[in-house]
Amino acid sequence: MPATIDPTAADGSDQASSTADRLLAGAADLFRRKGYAATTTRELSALLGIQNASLYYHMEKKEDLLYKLCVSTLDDVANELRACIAETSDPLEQLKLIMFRYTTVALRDRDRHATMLIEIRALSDERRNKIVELRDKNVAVVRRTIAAAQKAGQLRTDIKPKYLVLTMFNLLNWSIFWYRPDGELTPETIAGMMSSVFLDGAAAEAKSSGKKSIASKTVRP
Amino acid sequence: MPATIDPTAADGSDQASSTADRLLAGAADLFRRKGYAATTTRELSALLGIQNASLYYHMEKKEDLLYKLCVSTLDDVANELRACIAETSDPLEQLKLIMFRYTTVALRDRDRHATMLIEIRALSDERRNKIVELRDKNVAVVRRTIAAAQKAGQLRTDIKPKYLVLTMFNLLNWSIFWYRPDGELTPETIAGMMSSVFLDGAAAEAKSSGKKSIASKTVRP
DNA sequence: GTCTATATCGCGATAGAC
DNA sequence: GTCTATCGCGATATAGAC
Repeated sequence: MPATIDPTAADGSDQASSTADRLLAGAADLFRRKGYAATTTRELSALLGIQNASLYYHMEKKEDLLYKLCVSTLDDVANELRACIAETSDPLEQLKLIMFRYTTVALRDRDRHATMLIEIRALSDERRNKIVELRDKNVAVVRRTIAAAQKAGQLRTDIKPKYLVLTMFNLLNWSIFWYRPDGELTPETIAGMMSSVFLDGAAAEAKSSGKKSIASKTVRP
Repeated sequence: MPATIDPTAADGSDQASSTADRLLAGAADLFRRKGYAATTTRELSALLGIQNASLYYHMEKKEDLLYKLCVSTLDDVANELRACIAETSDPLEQLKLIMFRYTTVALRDRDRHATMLIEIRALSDERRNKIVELRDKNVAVVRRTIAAAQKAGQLRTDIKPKYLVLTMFNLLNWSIFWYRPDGELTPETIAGMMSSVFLDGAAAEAKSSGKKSIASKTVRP
């Protein structure tokens, strides 16, 4: 682990990222590892290799960093969802895309996603409400896709979309907290596994069942 | 919400719980709602209706509370798992019991379980290692049950037990963070839903499949 | 845009009476 | 076992030079 955040852009280009960008990336890193409240602005400035006071040129207060991280993360998810739905008109295919891309994106960017998921409580009432609203909008998009897939006879209908969407996010979100980039599971493998279990379940195939071949064909787009 | 913790025992008896017990319950409550680092000992003493200094008769430091909470929670889980496995010799039935009881117990006691799950990082290295060890032991028990169910032809074998157990806990654990006791879903309903999706999946039944009737019979023991 | 220096506050924890 | 009183530190944030 480097003592300071590498100023080189993550996309491999040699263009150095701005201090503002490095600040957000460093904050996400520390907030995920130590938690928002336990992370000090001193640690953050040390990670960036600047003085503590210099942080306050880029922000008004520590909470601003958390808020910005949450907003940008949820915006990214919203865009990802839009792209998935635009890609095909088949609801089940949309849902498979959503599960795959949401998982891989969230695992690749786990600092921001993990922080957004559990540090919402640290925000002021007003800001927290805004974030919850953004999050709920994203969930609603997936819920509607699930409802459409039910109507098309592609998903079981004994569980309401409202609850099926919770089940799906259970499966995807907790991965963000145990995933390790240096572990043996890649984001793609995890995404495929969760999608497969969500659609087909973990029980052994009944002899004459054609279910698995129907549901699992394109879990990995 | 009461301003102070009710000194009456939770089991309905009129026996007042000890200050030590109320301290742990209050700590779990605040730690889940605000996070460990963001919870002050002053808030805690106010919740109990005693002076801040009085806390230190019952503990050496704040971290002791977190550690005790984690240990007791994981011990409870270990006992629950043992009971589930003792109840039947059929691996799939054991697994269904485990999913049902783990979920209902964790949701009923979400203060302690949620705290244990995400505040482990706040512990000292030594204590954190101990907690992780306890947690891993519990996971290993479930992993072995899953392996046995695979051997018995009851669970799909294309995913290793090591990973199937992660999938199962994904499904169960994230519920702890969105469950609300005053919501419309009961712990039992959530447990049943998660068990059903874990075993059978969310995809619509293929016409001739007998899978669901095999796997779902006793999801709610 | 970053620096040195510092204000101000609230935190965890302790001392010692009762 | 709980109290009053307080210590000492480290936290966020600010002032003003460069």
